Amino acid sequence: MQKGFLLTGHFEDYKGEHILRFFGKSDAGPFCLEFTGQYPVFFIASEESNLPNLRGLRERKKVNLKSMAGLEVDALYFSTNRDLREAKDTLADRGIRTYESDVRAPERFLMERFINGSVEFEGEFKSKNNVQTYRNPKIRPATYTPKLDIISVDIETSMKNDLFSIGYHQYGASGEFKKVFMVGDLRESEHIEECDLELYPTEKDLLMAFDNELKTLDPDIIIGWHVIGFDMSFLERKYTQYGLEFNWGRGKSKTRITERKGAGWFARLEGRVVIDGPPSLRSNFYSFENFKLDTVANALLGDGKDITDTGGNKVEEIERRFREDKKALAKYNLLDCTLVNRIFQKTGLIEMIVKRTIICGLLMDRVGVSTAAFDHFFLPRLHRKGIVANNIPELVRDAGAAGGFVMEPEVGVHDHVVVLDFMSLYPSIIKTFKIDPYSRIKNDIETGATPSGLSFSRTEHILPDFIVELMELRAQAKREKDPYLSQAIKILMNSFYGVMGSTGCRFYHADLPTAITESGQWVLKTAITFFESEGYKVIYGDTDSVFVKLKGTDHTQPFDRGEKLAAMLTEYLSQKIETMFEAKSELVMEFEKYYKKFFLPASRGTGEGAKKKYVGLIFDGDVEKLQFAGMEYVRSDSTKLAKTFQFGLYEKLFSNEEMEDYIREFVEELKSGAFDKMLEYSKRLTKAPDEYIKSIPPHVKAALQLPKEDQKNLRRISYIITRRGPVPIELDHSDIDYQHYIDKQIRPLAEDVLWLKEKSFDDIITGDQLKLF
DNA sequence: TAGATACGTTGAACGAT
DNA sequence: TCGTTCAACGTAT
Repeated sequence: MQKGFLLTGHFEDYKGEHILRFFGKSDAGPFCLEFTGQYPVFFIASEESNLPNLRGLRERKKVNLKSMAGLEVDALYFSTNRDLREAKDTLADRGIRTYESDVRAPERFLMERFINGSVEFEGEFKSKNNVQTYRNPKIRPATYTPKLDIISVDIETSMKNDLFSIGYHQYGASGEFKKVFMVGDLRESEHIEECDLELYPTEKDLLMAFDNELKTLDPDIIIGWHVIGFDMSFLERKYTQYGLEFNWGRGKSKTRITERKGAGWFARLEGRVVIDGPPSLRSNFYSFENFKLDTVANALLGDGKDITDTGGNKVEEIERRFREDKKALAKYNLLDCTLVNRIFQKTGLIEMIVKRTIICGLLMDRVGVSTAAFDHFFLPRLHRKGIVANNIPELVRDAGAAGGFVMEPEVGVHDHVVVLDFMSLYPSIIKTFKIDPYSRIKNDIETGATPSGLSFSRTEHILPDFIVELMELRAQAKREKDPYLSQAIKILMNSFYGVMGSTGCRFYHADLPTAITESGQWVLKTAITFFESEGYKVIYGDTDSVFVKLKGTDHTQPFDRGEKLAAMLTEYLSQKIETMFEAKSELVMEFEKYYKKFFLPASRGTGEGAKKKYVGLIFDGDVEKLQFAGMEYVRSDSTKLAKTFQFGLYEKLFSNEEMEDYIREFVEELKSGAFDKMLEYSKRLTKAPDEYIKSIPPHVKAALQLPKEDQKNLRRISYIITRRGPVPIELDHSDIDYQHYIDKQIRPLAEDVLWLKEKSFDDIITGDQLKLF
């Protein structure tokens, strides 16, 4: 049998026939698996007898299945997807409920066969456009990691609507290739050092040449920077303008680009996956100051572009190079392609996404859709227990479930604090109390209670066993030093709680998230009570962590003590859960870190302790380092001024150095203009500036001053507070409002610690003014 | 083409004076 | 003018 990895899945209603099609890559090259006779299906209650005439209904079949609520159901099979959709709507209009009528056919095909990307297949094939196409092959899950070809694509354009060039840099299984296609006079055909520059007399010639090249290179993955929303969208318009068919896929379908408000850009093509840098980095939990290519390249590679100037100058320089120095433009074009490649290689994004497919079962373009990932493993297992699921509910939401418990912090400076936390708290709770949609409906069998009194079956369940499997696999991945696999498993496990608490999940029921979080609250409170009964002071805790103050001579061996405390709690909890709930505890507390010095600030509003904010002097046995949580220092919307000031302030505090002079001098320097380069605020715009109706915050005021065309698609704004108010960084802002920065970016941070010394900010600053007179 | 809740801070907006 | 409420954003877990 041939092993391979699936890249994309599709369906087609062709001449009244439903065809499933999967494109993938094997050691023998690209392949396509076509399946006919896989009729789209959903379920309705068996008691529904008077059905209207449904076009394309092939069969109503008695099946030995029930709904979640216990109703017997029949399966309805349709000739085509279109027939199914029409029937679903007709029935909905008549108030007849359907089950699983929103499960996509290609995904159903894969999940019911337990296929997670990797497959083995066997059958006759024909070669179509270099793709080995199988008709109804035998197929089954396998273990296989694909060797992929990845092409990074970038275009350069004029300020208007002219295409200057398309550059690409491909790497991977078939080798490395790069080239720039540029519009230009054939007579000036040139050669630049590292790559070929090819000139074409017209945009149309260029497009045709690139299209041809793409099909020869035949990459599996297309990557870039805003590659769908910008490059591909632009090229799609150009293809259309010149009457060329825009199809970058391996099949016969046109490539489709769509923008979904709030969700971003999507490209649908057969046999190739498009992965855009910024959204993929985001969904894999990378965070940067912003997602400009230059910023990310600098942060990850310590390396940037050769035209860095933002705004108008950049475009002008590109136009200049196009006119005067095509070699230089080609070099710039190619550098962008290469940078994107290096970012993808450095972060292992592609490997990561492949591993996520292998773990969650969704194909590469969908790995981030957690609700779909839940369906992929849960639905087929539920079917094998004789139950079909509901559709995703339209929009019903009762009061939301409570979340984690956050302890009232003990305000002030503390010495010798260890942080202990639960390893994967929510997955462990699911395992311990057997919480999942199936155990909830079966809670009359071997009933077990959670700490807050909700009932679940202790023997009839699906998710807990899957978590056991995943945890073992993760331990193995760690042993075998496979960080991407380990990370992929962690992401999936951590998504379960959120998914079950989301109305976008077909298995949503308020009891599920409630059982999990209320158990979590009980667990954390039990831990706090335990440490206090042992004579330890717990100064803070949040959801799954406790901050415990060491006592006596503990601090001479803080790490041993931390480990010991964690082990004691794990053991205590195990016994407690056994006696109180007759369950085997899966909860494990771990020693996380040790702070030599630790500070919990008061809330600036109420003066009570401020939750989710702290500063500590962490010590790992080797080096000491300041660590901030929740404070200005870690906030992307505070100025560099505030961050610098705050860092210095806590250095002083923890080393017991005098800080009045520091504060006074900092303010003086600010007023002198020495910090003028650190006064920039930066904030996200969640909608277009003119769409803010209920209130116009400062960052929006700034944004509104920009030219209309610059306001469009503005996602983030940088601004300075002047005596005229907020002003965008791009506009003149020389009349800086220093008093604003003293009052809003220095004073509150200073006051966070000054009360400890019974000093006031005003006294310190006024003292300074007295000196002046 | 939708994983969750808890929380702090700022400044605009609003209503009462 | 003053006190209160609330939109907006970013963060912790």
